Amino acid sequence: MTNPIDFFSAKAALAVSSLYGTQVPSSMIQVQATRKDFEGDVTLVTFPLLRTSRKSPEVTAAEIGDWLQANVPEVDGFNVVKGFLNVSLSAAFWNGVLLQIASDPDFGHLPATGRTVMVEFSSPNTNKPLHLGHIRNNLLGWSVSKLLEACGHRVIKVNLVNDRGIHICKSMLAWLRCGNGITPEQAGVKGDHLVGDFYVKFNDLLKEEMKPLIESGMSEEEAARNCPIMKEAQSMLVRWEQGDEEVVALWRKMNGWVYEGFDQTYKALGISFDRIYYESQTYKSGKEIVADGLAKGVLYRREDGSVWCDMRADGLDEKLLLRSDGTSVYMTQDLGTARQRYEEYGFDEIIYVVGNEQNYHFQVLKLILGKLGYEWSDAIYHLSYGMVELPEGKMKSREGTVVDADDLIEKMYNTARETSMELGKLDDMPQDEQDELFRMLGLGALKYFIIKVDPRKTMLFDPKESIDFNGNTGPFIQYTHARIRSILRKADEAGLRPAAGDVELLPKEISLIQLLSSYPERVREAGEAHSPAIIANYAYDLAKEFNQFYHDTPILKEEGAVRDQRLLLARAVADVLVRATDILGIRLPERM
RNA sequence: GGUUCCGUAGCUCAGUUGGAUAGAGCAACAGCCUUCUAAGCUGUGGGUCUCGGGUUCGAAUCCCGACGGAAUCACCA
Repeated sequence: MTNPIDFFSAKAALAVSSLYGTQVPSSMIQVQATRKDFEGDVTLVTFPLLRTSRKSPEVTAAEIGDWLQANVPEVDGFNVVKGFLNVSLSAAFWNGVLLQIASDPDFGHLPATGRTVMVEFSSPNTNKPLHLGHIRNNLLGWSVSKLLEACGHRVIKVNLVNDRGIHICKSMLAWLRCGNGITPEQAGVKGDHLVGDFYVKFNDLLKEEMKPLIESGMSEEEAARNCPIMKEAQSMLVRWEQGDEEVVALWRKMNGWVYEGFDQTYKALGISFDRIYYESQTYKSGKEIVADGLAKGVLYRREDGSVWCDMRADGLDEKLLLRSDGTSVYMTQDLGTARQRYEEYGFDEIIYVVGNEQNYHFQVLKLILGKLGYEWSDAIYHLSYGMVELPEGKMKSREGTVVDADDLIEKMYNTARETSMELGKLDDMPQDEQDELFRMLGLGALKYFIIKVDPRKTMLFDPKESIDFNGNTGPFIQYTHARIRSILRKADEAGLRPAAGDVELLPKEISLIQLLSSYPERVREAGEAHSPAIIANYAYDLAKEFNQFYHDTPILKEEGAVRDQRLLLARAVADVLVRATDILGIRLPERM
């Protein structure tokens, strides 16, 4: 694969060694795409070479330029601005690059590495429906998985469902008290929403019971702890852990409702998993690891029987790993599941897609595993993403500001439909195809909006302003693709075929080819940075560049080899857009 | 208080290994549809890259220090 940057770097290195008689380290050959406001395609920065050339930046640049022009047939010309050598490459060269891109069925898919990467994401609680925060998590987890596949790794997507604990008991209890046996079908709502409603109901009941206690002088905390309903929830958890048939049956039933609801949401988002773990099956694990750590002297036991890890030497605090009653905590379980997963899959990397509120947790997890002698603790990577905030701050369920995932998806669908109806381009499209399209567009807008932002940063979502469909958006990219497909359809009907030719190229065509050629490198970068945002921004840049080209350059009205070449270019752009957006989980329509 | 992360246009965001005059979108204003889809294209205005030092040919980018914001430091998960 001829990458223009690599190609030029190699030639520049040749020029330097032949002009100045010494090999220079590759880090000194600094090559980049030429900035828009200058003439040329690729640029060599000469400053690092001055020590070797022992001449001024301008003279060095001119000498190298002369040498390249004389010795490299692909070099058409050059100019020197300050210490920057701007070189134009020949049309023949760019035609060749385009041909390579267009005829590579795996373009942008990096060679297999043989590495196995596990990605854990989603990991919901079963007492509430999914909200906007989960959407960011799910989209990130999915797109990072796709990204790493494109980087040549074997990827295993896993979900760890938090299906046990006091929270689910609260929903169960409220359902028993005021549910009258209602099911999701009877209520006409998704199962996860129904269970979530009873979780809210529990808190209402709790508040009522707390009122008299607080009035009698108890602190809020005390009151909450001493409410009959809270005690009942706690005893329910104990009965669950003892395997009480009645409680377990109810737990099964209500979690089943939740899973049906989650499955719908996952399906709507277009995501899936290779393996689902349940905390109910893993929460006791990790105890052997703790015992092992005690034996090795890495952990220690206090008088009350609780087990701790002292990390003060590492700048952290002490961490509890077993309660005084011998039960495990979150961390214990995560130690256990990590080891179980390593034994099952032997991953080279494990990526936890979890919010940045848990930075400390993963720092500790990695450190403890390292102390315990598991050399694969280095394989742990916490993909720590920022919260989604509203204009007034964090989403709060108590204030009812939580943006529900299903509602949002539905809203995006509606906006897509309204926009399409106003434009009225789809009158001849069958109803079911329209429906499919609106879903594609609404989701495209939502996904792009979320993924284009650097994962680490907290991002803002304003529910009052719906997500845009114009400008730097998913639908913009989808629209660009639809237009290209439309041209290609028309060409096909006319019996025309995209084909490479030996033709002159417009500056815009060269910059498009150059942008296309940089795609594999962007995939590699994005993979290393664990950042699908890089791919999202690339897709936008490419679409933007094509739209500018397309606006004032005729394709079908052109003739002969130039037309066929432009068709090839257009098709290559469409193909790369499909590849890039596939990583983001965004689908592109044939028309819109 | 300790640790981690963030601070770029009115708003939302790009700008990763230091490179030329810091870019998009939205919002505002002015244009472009008898011509391959106007969900598009073009133009105008908008910046002390939070502030102050340092490193060097060169800093939004690296280092130090302030200031501002977020998260976290539980026998919760």
